[in-house]
Amino acid sequence: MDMEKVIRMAKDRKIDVVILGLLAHENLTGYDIKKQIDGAISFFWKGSFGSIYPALGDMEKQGLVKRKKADAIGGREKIVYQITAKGKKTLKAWLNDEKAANDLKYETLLKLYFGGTEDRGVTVRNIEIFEEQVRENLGILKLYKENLEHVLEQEDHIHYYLTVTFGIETYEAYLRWCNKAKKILKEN
Amino acid sequence: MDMEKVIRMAKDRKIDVVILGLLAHENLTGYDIKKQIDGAISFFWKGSFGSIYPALGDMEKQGLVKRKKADAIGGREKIVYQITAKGKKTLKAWLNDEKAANDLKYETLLKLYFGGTEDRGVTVRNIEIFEEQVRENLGILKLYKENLEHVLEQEDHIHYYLTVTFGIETYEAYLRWCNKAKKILKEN
DNA sequence: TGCATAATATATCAAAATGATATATATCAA
DNA sequence: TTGATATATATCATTTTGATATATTATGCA
Repeated sequence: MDMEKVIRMAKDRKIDVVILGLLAHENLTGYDIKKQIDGAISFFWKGSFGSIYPALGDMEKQGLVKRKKADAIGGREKIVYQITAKGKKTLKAWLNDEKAANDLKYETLLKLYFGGTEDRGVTVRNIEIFEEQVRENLGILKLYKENLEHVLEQEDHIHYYLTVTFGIETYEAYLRWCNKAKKILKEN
Repeated sequence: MDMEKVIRMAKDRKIDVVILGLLAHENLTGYDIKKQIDGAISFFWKGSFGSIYPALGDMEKQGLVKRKKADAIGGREKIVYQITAKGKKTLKAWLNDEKAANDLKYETLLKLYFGGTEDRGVTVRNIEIFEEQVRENLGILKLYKENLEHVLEQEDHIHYYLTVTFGIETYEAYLRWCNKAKKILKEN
């Protein structure tokens, strides 16, 4: 025990599985990965360049991803990554692991909870701001849903479709609550 | 510009306002603050000792909080913090700031989105695990709501009550989605 | 009465994530 | 041709997490 090097535990870095999940579908650069995260995924996950690039470097060393040969002729640097067999195994293990952390941080609710010291109008305003954000996002999700319903017969799209309906269902619940909350605050 | 020291910008540390919000109501130790965060607040915010204690130290230096004189006779160390006038001003400024970041990270949805490579049963199982968590939390929130309805006439409780109804509304939406999603996955 | 276990209480650390910034090239419209 | 925007990688300070260390006090139970 004392003379042996301690085997490094598997990182509990969530960005790794996000990257692996995306690369399982197609080869991507770090920049592409960021764009994907900021797209359809952004409704239930976030990720920044500051986590993506270091993760790609580490994962390459660990053999979870590898660089595709650059096919740009003399052009500027552009590193396209590809998932390896080991990477696929890691992704599979995560999907089959029953642990799943759903971490929700609603600054809006924090302001509501602590809003007792302020004027009632401040609280109502904060709810209205939230309502605007939700309405905007709901519109986008409904467009996604419409487009998806045309291609739903094709196997792969169901998983994407279900994350969209999750968003719609919860955002509509938010809006119902906003109305009730505003009413209670104004009446009381 | 070049000879002047740049004034340090206000920290964008969210734990600060959580602490101030709690201290605005009563004096607390770092440990008390953690207990409060793990209670009613836990449905929409998280916070660990590793952020609370350093924040309390910094905030004391900034004059946002101060130590109450220890009233324990010779006993063990126990630092009770109290909000200052400057702290109240900072809290007020935050409550009146329209910016509010609602950062949601659903690992469950991530697994759903990337679950296309796995067996359909794995995806259904992941939804069922989520469902169990939601059902449990919903039970707690409904108890909170019941208790609150008896004391709602008193001014202060409305803000707390509204965060509870927010939780109930969204958790019920989650459960409705779970049923739909499982149905679609089994039919298809 | 003694003893183990749980709760109280503060503090620190490595690892992870954020948000900003730096650097550089490529594209495109006015 | 020039200014703005998009593509692309990389790094940094700050914040947060989750774990661990260290003590003391309270409680159950045998």
